Amino acid sequence: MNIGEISKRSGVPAKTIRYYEDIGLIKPERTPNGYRVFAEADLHRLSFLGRARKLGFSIEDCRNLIRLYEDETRASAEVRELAMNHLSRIEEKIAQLQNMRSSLVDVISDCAGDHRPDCAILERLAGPMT
Amino acid sequence: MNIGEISKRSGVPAKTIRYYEDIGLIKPERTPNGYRVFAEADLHRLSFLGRARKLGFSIEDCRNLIRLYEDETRASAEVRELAMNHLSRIEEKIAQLQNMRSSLVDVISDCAGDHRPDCAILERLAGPMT
DNA sequence: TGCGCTCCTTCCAGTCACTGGAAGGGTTGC
DNA sequence: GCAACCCTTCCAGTGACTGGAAGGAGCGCA
Repeated sequence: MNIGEISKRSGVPAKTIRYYEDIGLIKPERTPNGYRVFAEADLHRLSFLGRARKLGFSIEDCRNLIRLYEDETRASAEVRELAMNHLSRIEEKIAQLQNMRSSLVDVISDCAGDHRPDCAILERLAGPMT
Repeated sequence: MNIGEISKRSGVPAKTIRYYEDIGLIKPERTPNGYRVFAEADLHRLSFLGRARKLGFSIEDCRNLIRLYEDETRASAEVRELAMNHLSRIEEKIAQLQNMRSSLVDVISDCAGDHRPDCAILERLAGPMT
């Protein structure tokens, strides 16, 4: 199967697949004319990658996840720890964004939002923050 | 005041200030020896930028906010709209992250996390997602 | 006057995970 | 024989910095 087909079947864009080859995440064969040839195992791998990326795992995490997936002697604790670390990073981000959100809501609620130039948002940005 | 001092007083790193000059957000004077010289107005501007960035506004947003701030004839509605757009982008991000979070929590809860190799996390990544 | 210390300058490269586009060659079907 | 579509590589850009190298400027002290 060549790149167009595996892209369709895995849902991973061809550009991204080439990039993944570049950084060593997949290693397709080549035909004599230089086209990449993918096996079923590559499809499986790409789908795995796609799902991990959708869960927000970094490329480095994905590399480790694949390594663990292919290591028959792995301890599930190691996978779990990786996932837990990722989870806490996500929770941190959520908390940051929620802080931003509440400051924003706060600031916006003070602004009339009409044709006049007085604007509490700009004043809050200009002056000291609460 | 030179870059070290304004950096300390505004809380914006010197590197970042140089970058802001590069992209035209501030335009300090220069002494004959090439050192940047900042006025009180620059300090004000940098503090404004720092606060806007802390609220997650993009550089492009910041550019617009400053333009509006300095435009005496602005309508506060325009500022409000900019802020509201930013707010909805943030809320979208929060929602995305919360989706990730719940999928992750879900996946993690199925994994024993012990010395054995069976791992529900890897299985979920390998197989079809729920 | 020389020395060390800190501050300043510019420029280049790297981050992260792609994505867009150009230029060119291969394959397929009519 | 040619159009339509697939594939290739390579380069550049994204956002907002950040790190580091190489070198000049200023200042206090012996």
